[in-house]
Amino acid sequence: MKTIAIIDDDIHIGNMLEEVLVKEGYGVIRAYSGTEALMLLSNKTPDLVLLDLMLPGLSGEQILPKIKNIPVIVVSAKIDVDHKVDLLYGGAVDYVTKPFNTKELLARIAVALRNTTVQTTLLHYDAITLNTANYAVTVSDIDLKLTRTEYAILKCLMMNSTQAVSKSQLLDHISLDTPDCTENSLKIHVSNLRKKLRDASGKDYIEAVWGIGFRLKK
Amino acid sequence: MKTIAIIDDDIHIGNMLEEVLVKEGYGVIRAYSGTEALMLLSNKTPDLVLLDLMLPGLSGEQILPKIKNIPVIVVSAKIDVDHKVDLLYGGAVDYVTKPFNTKELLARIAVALRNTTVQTTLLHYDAITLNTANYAVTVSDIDLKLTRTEYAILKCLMMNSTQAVSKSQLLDHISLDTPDCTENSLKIHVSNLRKKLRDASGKDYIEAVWGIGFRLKK
DNA sequence: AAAAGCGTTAAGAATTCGTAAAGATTCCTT
DNA sequence: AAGGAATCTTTACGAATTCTTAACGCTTTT
Repeated sequence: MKTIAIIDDDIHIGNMLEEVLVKEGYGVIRAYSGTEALMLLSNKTPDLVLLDLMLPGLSGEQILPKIKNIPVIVVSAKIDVDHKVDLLYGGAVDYVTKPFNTKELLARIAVALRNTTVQTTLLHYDAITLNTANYAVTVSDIDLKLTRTEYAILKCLMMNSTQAVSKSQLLDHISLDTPDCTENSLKIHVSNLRKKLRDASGKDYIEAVWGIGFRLKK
Repeated sequence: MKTIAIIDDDIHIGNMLEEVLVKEGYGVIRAYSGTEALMLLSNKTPDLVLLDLMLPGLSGEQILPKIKNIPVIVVSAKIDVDHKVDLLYGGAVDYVTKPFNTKELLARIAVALRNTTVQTTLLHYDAITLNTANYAVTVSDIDLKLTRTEYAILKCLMMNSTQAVSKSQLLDHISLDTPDCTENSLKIHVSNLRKKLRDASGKDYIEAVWGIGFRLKK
């Protein structure tokens, strides 16, 4: 069963949302302030977050960048387009303005969840295993301790297995975590990742494709 | 570079969209009717489709289920919620109503493209195979190690197979990688590429067209 | 025959890559 | 609020690869 987090200080809207979602078959967890939301998300990992913007404590805008790897639909009364655009570029997958149509919100939730279920939870390449559910990476049964960025790079490479991944593609893919990452710092991350893989397996898994980017090699 | 297909019979909106998208750095391909759209998508595989609903020939609703593995954003003047919901459940990734705000549409396009991976496209010519996702080239099942520029030249020739490609065309095509490339250095790249192809296959694949440029030959 | 275009070789110039180390930033704990 | 740890970015430099320039012989056109 999919679980959805409702982060909204308005009790009435929250109750109404919960009722609708439960009726639709979702599990629901709730938070009523920004700080409570962060606390909730540090304990639970729902499949999707419905985020109101005007919250006591931390605002929705402040919370959004802290939510990693969970799709966030912003549900707000603010209709300013520039603001909306900022949030979409800032990581939100959708933006629904209040008052919203319930059917449409359900449809947009279904779309957002559709994209997550397509992603496989376990990726394999040679002796490398990457678990997207818990960020765990093992090489030859040895646990690897990777940073966020290294994890994102490896995941992107593994999703494209033997295909070359261009540097700009990699930068796009990890840009949510490290917005200032340049081609220059990318190669350092690759270098560090390479070293960790090599220390654990004895093999050099990452190959440079000159002028293009990187690729996993056998 | 990401390519976006605009499927809309309204010339003005289409032109406006194309201008905006090109300015944003996207490639654009277009179709003006439902039947034309299917034809276009059978040849080309863009990274995203902007789909209008009221089209001559096949309607957008009829086309949507035929589009596989490409995210579709419906752009329509229809504001009926039930209709919108149907399309979202029917595979659309988003639904934007006309008249739309350009910035918001661009943001929603960016969101839809955020999760896409590279798609493989294979070009064939005689015994040569070029994988555009991989940057890998094989001749008679022998892997070729090409430089960026050589790859770009071969790709340009293979995309135009039997046609002659002018030198200026080639220079334009590879100018992103090597901005200083002149006709003089182009012929060295062609020479090197020719040699690599010949060493692997025993055949000379590239033919000069006097005063014009180059062409693949059987 | 002269002029212009093509093909190849070789060498110096310019990029790109890999890594180390230091500075900057963020995150977490106290 | 302060300090420390982890992470990310910048800077730097040697090594590897690729690109451009220059030169010369050959081929085609005029």
